[in-house]
Amino acid sequence: MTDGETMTAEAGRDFIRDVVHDDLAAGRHESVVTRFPPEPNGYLHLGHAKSICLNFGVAEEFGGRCHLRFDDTNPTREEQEFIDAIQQDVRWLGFDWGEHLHYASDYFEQLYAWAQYLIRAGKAYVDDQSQEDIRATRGTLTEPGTDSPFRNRGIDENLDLFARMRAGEFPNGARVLRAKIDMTSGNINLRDPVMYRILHAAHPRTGEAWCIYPSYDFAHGQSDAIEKITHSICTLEFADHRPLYDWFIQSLPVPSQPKQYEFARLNLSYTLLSKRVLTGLVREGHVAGWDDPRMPTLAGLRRRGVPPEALRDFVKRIGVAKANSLVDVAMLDHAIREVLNRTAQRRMAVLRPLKVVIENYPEGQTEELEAVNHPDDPAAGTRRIRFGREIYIEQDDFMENPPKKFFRLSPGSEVRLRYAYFITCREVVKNAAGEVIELRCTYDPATRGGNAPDGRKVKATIHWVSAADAVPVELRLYEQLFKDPVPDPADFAGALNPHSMEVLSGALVEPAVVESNSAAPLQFERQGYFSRDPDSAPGRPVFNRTVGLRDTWAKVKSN
RNA sequence: UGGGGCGUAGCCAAGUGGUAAGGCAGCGGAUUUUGAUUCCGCCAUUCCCUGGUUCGAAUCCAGGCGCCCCAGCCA
Repeated sequence: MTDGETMTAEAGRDFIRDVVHDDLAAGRHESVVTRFPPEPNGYLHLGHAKSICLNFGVAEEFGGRCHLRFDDTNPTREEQEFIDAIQQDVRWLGFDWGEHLHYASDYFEQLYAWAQYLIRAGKAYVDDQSQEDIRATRGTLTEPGTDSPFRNRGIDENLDLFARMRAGEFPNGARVLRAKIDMTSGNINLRDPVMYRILHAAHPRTGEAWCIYPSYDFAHGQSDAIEKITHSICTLEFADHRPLYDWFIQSLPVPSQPKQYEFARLNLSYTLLSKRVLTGLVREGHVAGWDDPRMPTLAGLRRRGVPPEALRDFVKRIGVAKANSLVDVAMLDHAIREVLNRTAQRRMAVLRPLKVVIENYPEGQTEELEAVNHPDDPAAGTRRIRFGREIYIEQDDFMENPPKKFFRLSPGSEVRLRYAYFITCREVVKNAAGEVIELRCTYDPATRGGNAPDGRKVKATIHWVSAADAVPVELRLYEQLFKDPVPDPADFAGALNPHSMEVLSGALVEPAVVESNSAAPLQFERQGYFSRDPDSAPGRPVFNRTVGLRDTWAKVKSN
């Protein structure tokens, strides 16, 4: 997006873009610079997708740039695996940070110097109180806090103590560096917030170089300033931190003056987008890993076959605002289905095979029929599929005693086998238990390709697979992980409560057969959109279902 | 009388003094070699409530009500 008109047209889609547009128009910034700042303590999920699309999207639309910055200020929870996975997921989503891959840990030395600057300015002090005492003197939501007895310690003593903290003289928790602001503030973040704490822990990037680490509040805004971020976009719960963010920026000789803006985080029905909970699911083995297809992580969605384009479209659809909201998963499904419907090639598959013998089709004979790969896209080409005397159809496509509106196969009825012939059910074969195990049918040779020369119509077209050529596969129909529309994270305090989850380990439907095991994503007609699971063995392909077709004929069954 | 944020349809969400966009879901109907897709139509006399200002209010003012976030040496 380079010309001003387009830029103006794009602007105004949400309040963040309005702000950026106005700032640029008023000349407050030459260009916009945003950042996506994940802490590498887990995998990215749908909530992050919203933030990524916002930050990178705004930069793209207004001709600016967006940095990827790891907020790695707490070594006790961060891992290299997450740093790698996050980069992979952001790229997969379709965004590029170019040269701007940064880490808050890159700025540790500068942050330390700025902490000393605040001490010299009389705006920070080392507090010897225990964690409990600090909590006790912070006050409550309705009562002011009280000053620490160490609050008015001399500058030299503070400088010395802070240097010794860095030198490793004290154990974890012995002392902290605090900003000297206002213990009576109505905003708890301003009651002398902790700037540095002692943490004798190895950091994935700085190793053992440090044993004191800056808090989020002391690191984030200054990192933004160092990177010349113009618009620091975060979620609503940080709104209370903005006065502190501004306080540091104004109190320090930082190279730029970033501003923070907040938007509401994403909530999705039947889905928990909480890193803490997702981490628990992985750690406690309720799922196979961060990329389990049931996980709302980008890695899980990718493995399920969700195209990144669908996620970007989803984010565009839900908008950006400040009201707490709960987006219906139907919205996500719609976005996915839309892309898949447009792009996925079609193949026929049978989940619960019912054998059909076409009695008047010569034994031993086969023929090839032509099938289109995509009904609306001729460029997708065609393929040859083999037809023979024995085929499989879906068990659900036959009913011995059909209700009123059932159009598919039943005794005496005629249907079209897609791309093949009209067939009529002549006989139902049952086993000793009375279950239908085979259908004897006849076909009309004149209807090759699916059209009757005499113009007679048929009310349904069903799919089928040649028994001789069927490729056995596993079609995994994953259900949603949570059965409650709004799962309560409280159920996951400590140990996870399995009663809040559908304990579906990937319901396997066997023996499923398809006409081909081509690469995914594919739409298996009548069965939904499936994608080839990257983990599946060559001999027995596994397909994960992404989004089901709307089960419209289910109504017929229940009525 | 702690601070901050937010209330527009079942769910998202535009709108910022001129008479309620759009999408999802739902419901009708047409087309259909996927009961899919596609296509057409319907779906807020009213914007949390109550007053006020105004020719005119979802938008401005006053007062209520409701929901969310904050008392980590997490981010």
